[in-house]
Amino acid sequence: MIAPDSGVQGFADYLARAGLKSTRQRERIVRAFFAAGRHTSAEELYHQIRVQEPCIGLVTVYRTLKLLRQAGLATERAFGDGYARFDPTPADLTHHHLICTRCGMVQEFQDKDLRVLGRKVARSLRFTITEHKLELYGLCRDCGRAERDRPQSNSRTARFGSRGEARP
Amino acid sequence: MIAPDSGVQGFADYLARAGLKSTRQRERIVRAFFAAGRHTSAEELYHQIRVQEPCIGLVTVYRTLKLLRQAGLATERAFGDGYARFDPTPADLTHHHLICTRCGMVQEFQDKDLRVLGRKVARSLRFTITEHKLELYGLCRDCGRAERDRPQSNSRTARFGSRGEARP
DNA sequence: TTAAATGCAAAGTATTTGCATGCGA
DNA sequence: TCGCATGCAAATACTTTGCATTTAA
Repeated sequence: MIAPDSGVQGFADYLARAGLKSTRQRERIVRAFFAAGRHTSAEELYHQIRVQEPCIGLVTVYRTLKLLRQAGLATERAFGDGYARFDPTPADLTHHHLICTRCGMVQEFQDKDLRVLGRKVARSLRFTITEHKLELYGLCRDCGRAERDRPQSNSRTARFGSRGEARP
Repeated sequence: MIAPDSGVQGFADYLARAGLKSTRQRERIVRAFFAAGRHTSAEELYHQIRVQEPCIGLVTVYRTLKLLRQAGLATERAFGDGYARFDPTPADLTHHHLICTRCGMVQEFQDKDLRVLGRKVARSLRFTITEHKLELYGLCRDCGRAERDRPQSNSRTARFGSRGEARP
């Protein structure tokens, strides 16, 4: 995981290197992004910042997130609920997710062996990896139990149905 | 990989079980879906079918893909180009991707060790897996070589920029 | 017969762009 | 000063929904 301050600093460096300007809005957005940490959508970020900074546009949030991607500091993810989510790019590039298709819970995990294997596969296929995304979909512990008690319902239909239903 | 016919049959079974109707359109769409095989978008499917069946609506393609998802026969994916892609759900649920962020190429791979590890992780976290998605982003062999010859360009910006640019 | 399916048009929704204005270097 | 950044509104583009009509069971 990236330390918030090093992320903010890294973005400042990127702007300077690219000849772009450092603005109050960008600083707020980037700070909020690294503080929020995980699976943040543009809209969520926007509302968080609005509390302290009412005069900010959703557009600017989108544009800043795009810059963060270009700087290599943010990774875009799609969990299937219609929103793009952004994570600070972790230093070791291993940042995986278990996503419950019933309640929408997203749990992170890391696994060293998995990372090693991913590298092995990439090497054998002559692929230079810049990002990993391992997403395991299924039922979390609680939902798995609930489902076993009520086996006639169809767990697969919970997700992907209408947009945004599974937001935390 | 699912055999096309068994997929078509499986969908027919699903419709019967759910008390839904089997129509000419649904049969065409499902057949085309299992024949196309991989990473198919609704639009692609729609245009393929239109050649033989001009009187079909894109809406019906979307609705049928939704049914396929509910039947557990299709898996939705998002590679970051703005389109939802659909794959026949493979029997062993291991169906991974290497995605080149420069030319947009998508290469599949399977790895037995990876599958075993994924299961191990899920078990230790009490998670019941229904789908895997491992996506490795980076540079394919050719683009990696090209990038090494021209190191000043930024490979990260190639993808995710505007929508649809990386369609095959 | 009857409930479900279709297709068109229209709406919805996340994201991007055009443009006049604002502001950092 | 000068050019990048901002924010609003409008435009995009993928996907879904309303509704009248058609069709499978």
